Amino acid sequence: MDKTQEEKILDAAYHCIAKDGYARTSLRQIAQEAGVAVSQISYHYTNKEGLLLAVVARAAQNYHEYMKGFMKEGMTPQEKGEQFITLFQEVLQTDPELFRVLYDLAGLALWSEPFRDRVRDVFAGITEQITTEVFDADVLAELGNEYSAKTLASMLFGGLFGIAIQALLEPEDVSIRNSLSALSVIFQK
Amino acid sequence: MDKTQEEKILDAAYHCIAKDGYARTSLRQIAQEAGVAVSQISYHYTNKEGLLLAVVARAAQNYHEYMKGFMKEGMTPQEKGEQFITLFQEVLQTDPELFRVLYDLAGLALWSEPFRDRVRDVFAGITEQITTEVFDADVLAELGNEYSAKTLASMLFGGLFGIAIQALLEPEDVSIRNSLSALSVIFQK
DNA sequence: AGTAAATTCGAACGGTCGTCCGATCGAAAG
DNA sequence: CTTTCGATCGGACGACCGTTCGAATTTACT
Repeated sequence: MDKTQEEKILDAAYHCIAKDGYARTSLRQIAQEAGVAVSQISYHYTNKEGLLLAVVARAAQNYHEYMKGFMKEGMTPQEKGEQFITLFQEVLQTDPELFRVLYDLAGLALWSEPFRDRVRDVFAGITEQITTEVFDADVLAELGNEYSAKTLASMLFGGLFGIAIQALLEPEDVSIRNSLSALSVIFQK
Repeated sequence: MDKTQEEKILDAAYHCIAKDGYARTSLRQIAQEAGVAVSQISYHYTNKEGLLLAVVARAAQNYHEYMKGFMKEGMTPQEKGEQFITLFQEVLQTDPELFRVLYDLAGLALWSEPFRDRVRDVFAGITEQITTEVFDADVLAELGNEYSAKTLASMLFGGLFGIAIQALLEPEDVSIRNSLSALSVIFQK
């Protein structure tokens, strides 16, 4: 337990948001969870917005670490695509908190300018990774060159995202979870 | 202007949420927008939660009226599928507020039990309509009977939903808007 | 050891929130 | 005309919010 207070606060903030959502999380909650005085948050992160922007960065980092562990060298683009879908399935079961935070922050971005930019970056990073690693020239040719790599990447990520929220709302419904696998029809035309 | 106060309050609530999001909308805002005393909200809707549940019903109703106007008699299932995608494109351009409300309420459902049930109903209603009208036996056979109608419906709706949020965050990006059209590959295998 | 800077704390502030309550209004019923 | 009752209002209440500030403590450097 040699975590600095700054880290303890960030961890607590992430955890509280995952549990209750951004709108229902107060600085006092975060401080208590971190075992720290409320004023420490302002000291280290200026204000609530500053802390939450740091949480966005943390969520993005968590996601990218999942990604690193999943994508192996030497996979074909199509295998990477399948793997991408599998990753979402895994995360949805083992760490649904991550997706909740992602959804919550994306929602926040709809209304708040400073968050919009950050969340955009996160989303852009994800789709760009799909664009370059999954939809290379060969795959695009197989699909008839009808759509650009970026378009297909947005479709894949959007599909994953949209199905994931349905799955969170209906955890018992297997046909929704199957939809995730079904998404692979995109590159099996 | 013969609207009853109850209607005025509901209209104002819907409008405020579409503008600022649920979390940033206060009863005083709604009351002012409706030209009504704050206490009237409790009188007609018991409390804030009661009012917001009514807003969910209103949003669902708005959506279904869009739907009624779009789906014509005598369309083939595949045409209905395409039409469904077109509807989302239209709404995203002409009435993005509706989608914002949908996203916001779905997010609320992640954290609040009473909302979860209502939002589930709305989502279930949408996917069920797709299930029965778009993915009939013929279409399923064309696609090789690999997935159930319900699975494919969740995928279509999820794809639309996930792409729509990206489009709202990146209004200038044409490749995202193209992703909506690209979704039709689902039933063009 | 002594001092200056960086941390940490608890208390307080002004503001906003959802809710509640008594008073008033207006129309229908006796 | 009086009574009754639902509708409407403005104000007040307690709780909680994010932020600020001065004092206490710890750390780092000479």
